[in-house]
Amino acid sequence: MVRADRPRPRGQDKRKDERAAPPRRRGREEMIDVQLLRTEIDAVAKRLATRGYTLDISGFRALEEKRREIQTATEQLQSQRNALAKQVGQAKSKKDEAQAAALMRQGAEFGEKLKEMEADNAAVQEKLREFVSLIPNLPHASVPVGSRPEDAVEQRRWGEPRKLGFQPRDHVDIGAGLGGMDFDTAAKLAGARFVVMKGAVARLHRAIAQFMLDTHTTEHGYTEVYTPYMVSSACADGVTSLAKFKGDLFKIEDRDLYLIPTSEYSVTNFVRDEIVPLEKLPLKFVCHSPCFRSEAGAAGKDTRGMIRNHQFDKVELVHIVHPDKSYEALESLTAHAEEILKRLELPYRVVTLCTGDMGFQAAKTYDIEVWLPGQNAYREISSCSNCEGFQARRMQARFRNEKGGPELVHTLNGSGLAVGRTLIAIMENYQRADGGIDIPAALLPYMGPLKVIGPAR
RNA sequence: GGAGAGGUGACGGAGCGGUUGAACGUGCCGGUCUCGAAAACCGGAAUACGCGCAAGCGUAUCGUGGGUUCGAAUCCCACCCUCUCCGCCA
Repeated sequence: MVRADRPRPRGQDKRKDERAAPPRRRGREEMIDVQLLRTEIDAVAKRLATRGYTLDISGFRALEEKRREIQTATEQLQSQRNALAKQVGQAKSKKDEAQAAALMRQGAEFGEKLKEMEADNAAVQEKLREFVSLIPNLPHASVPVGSRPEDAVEQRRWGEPRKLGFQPRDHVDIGAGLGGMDFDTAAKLAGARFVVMKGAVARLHRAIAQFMLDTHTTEHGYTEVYTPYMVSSACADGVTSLAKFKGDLFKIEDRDLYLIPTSEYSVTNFVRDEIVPLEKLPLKFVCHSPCFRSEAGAAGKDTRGMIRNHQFDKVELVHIVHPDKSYEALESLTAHAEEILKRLELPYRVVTLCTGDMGFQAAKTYDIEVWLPGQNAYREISSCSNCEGFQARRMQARFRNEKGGPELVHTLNGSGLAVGRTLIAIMENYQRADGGIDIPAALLPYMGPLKVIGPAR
């Protein structure tokens, strides 16, 4: 995937050795950068409009003008104060107490006024920061423009839905028949949208995660990581807008902690406030974790079974890469996720999400959809996104570039894959007429003696 | 949970409340020397933001947030984190 216009490295712009090239413009289209808003707000607004976001241009301009005013004035005053304080020091070191006293009296007059201005300044800066932090990422030029999920563009299909020769059941019926999935007990424990798995089904669930981890670590070059299942608000705001999405998260009472809705939240933040040495890139992590989502806006949607639960397991892939390499990385990350489905021999298709359907932080997203006979449809099982420098800017995640200057990394993440949905896909695609399920060949090494999971009697 | 110690730049480690963005060392980059290298010597090098066409100037940053002061890495308060000891516990 080649970018229409490549992002220009930022951060080393003040270097003296910059050739006689025309005055550099800041980073082009890679992220919501205040600089970009200042210099090219109309173009930015236009791009954001394609994803259904209306940028308040005049609001920004007003805020920005106010900021400029207050910041300049404040810094001037600070500068005066500093100069005066320095003079006091000089006078004192010369033992000129009278002079020092006079200067100190002068300085005392700054006190209140400066304090006020600094407060005003902080307030404006915060307002501006908040404004900017609510703006979603700019879509990449290759992303199809559209507003509805159906505007996604199919890239490819793999595999043929197998002919079962009988009316397929969905995973809920199959699971109940096997005595391996128990939604009633789950409801007793925690309410709706949870599951209890038992016996061979629970084992199959575990096997799936193991298989994915093994494949990604030994064949795709990922480092396995285990992380906290809760992160601070700062980390949550690093990967997305916490202000916008906190309703989708479970918060720990009385603590500044949120249950992770995906380990993207914990893993991507490994590099927050870091400057990664160039030679360490790319970083590729794989993390198996539970994911917790409140599904606040999903009332009535996918209520049956474990398609959309408050808690599910996922094997997540995260790349931290050089900006020049992030679109290559997106292809490879997506291919790694696809490889799992191929080995499990589950039919799927890959679509490019349209501008209006992408997540807040994504510049480009491929969804992988697996075939579910019980629903007679392709359903999302993985979502692979390049966030470019968007999260990196929020996290202050940088690397030291070829010129020795710090520059934002690009971050990517994708499910490789959602474990619960993979289980569903296996159950529905490998179901037998007798109500049992065959175990995919790739998983046999993880299932002990089992080759089939048979119906309970 | 109780008692104590501590958080300074890539790292180690100084820092009487006053030209300290921060000594010194290591590492790093450039140079001298060398056939090369090592050693030695000389020099350079933080990050973010603002103003400026630019040269440059300014502001902020010594765990975080407040406070005292003309002036805070240095003093006070709160919080966070790390380490040691004790207790408790999967």
